[in-house]
Amino acid sequence: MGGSQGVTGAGYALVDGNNFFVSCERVFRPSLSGRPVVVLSNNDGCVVSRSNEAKAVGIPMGAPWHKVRDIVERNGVIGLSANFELYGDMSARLMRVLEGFAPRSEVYSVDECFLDWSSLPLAEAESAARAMRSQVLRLLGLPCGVGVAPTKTLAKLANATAKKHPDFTRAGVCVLMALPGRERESLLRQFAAGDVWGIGRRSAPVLAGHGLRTAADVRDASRERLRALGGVTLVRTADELAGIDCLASGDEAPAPRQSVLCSRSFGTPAEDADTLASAVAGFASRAAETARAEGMLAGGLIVFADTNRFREELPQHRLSVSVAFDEPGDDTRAFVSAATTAVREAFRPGHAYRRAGVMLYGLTPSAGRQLALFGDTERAARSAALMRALDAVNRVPGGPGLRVAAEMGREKSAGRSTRRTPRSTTNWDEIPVAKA
DNA sequence: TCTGGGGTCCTAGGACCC
DNA sequence: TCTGGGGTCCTAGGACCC
Repeated sequence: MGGSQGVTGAGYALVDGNNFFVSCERVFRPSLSGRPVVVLSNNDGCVVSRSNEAKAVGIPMGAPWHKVRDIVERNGVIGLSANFELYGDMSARLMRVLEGFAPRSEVYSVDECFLDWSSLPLAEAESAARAMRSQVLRLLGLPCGVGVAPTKTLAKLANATAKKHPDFTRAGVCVLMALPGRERESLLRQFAAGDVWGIGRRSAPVLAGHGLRTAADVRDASRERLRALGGVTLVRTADELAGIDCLASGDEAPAPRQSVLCSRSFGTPAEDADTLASAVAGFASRAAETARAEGMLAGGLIVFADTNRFREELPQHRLSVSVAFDEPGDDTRAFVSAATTAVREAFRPGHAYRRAGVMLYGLTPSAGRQLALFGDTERAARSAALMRALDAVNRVPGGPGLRVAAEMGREKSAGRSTRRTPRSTTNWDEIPVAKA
């Protein structure tokens, strides 16, 4: 995408949904608007999305729900269990609308998308961004912010400015290069280094210790110094802040993913091998579905399980076993068998496991399937047919859902989700009803 | 009682080789 | 007492992102 000659056009537009999960909830429950609302992670564990009102009463991002009880009660904060099916569907709709505003787009996360505006004249960027923003609001009911700049890192900075800086929040748009030079410089001098995309909470204090406190400080620091402090990544970030496009995606297809991870924490800890194994069977099964849906074979898997590290008085164990397959595959039964066998062997009695997962690695496209020496073609064909049938059954919305037997009993470790809203856009039984 | 889930990339250090 | 040097590959762990 984009090209390094971003100087000719507007560059990149970064569109980002405001308080995305909360905004999705508000689309279907307008009564939530104007009120402090948060969305919780799986298991109703942490705060993962906050309305502006929730931010205003002091609920930190990522805060454990049980630790903000008093703020919640004092301010009537509404906590909702995550409804990822709804957010995923709204995200897909959002991306479809945004695609119409650029020759190329790159979905960066569930609520973010980079648009290639390198051929859009800078003078037209502001009005284009405003038009796009109101279109999204009109079609989907989702508010978003738009940052436009010559590099992705600067577009992120512009986007943050559009959302937070009082001069920009009304429009929700910030076109960095359309600002007078002095104003732009002042923005970069006010922008905390730790808020720059790519500079995290670990590095920010280190940089501050060396006098690098703002985006402008990092941009102007000597590259040798930055290299020593934060490696090539930090040098790249500084170059990006200076307007050098180092993160262009190019025209090639996006890199294929390298791993598939499926993990959860449990509502009730698993204290016996059977419970843990049935949960792990479920994760292996989900991971296999994802791999097949993307046409990938896995070369191996890692199964892991952890005790609750916050309970220091309890015995701790971080279980992790890697299993390499004889040949790359995508058969649910093979994954489940490998994962459950491994976890049973590594399980330590007397430990309460609170979270577990399965990660597939060594992914290769199934189109280039290679059988191991002495591989059994007939068996492979039967496996493929069975998996196709399994996926077909499980694709039926509201269908029975076909599971391998090893998953039996996994409800025992299911997470809590007591505040979930209806899956309004993806489930016939939960579709909103309008009354006239 | 109660602390998310799913990814990527980089680096340092060890193993191994000549 | 002395105990190469340079290259590659792999892995674990850290840092970052949303």
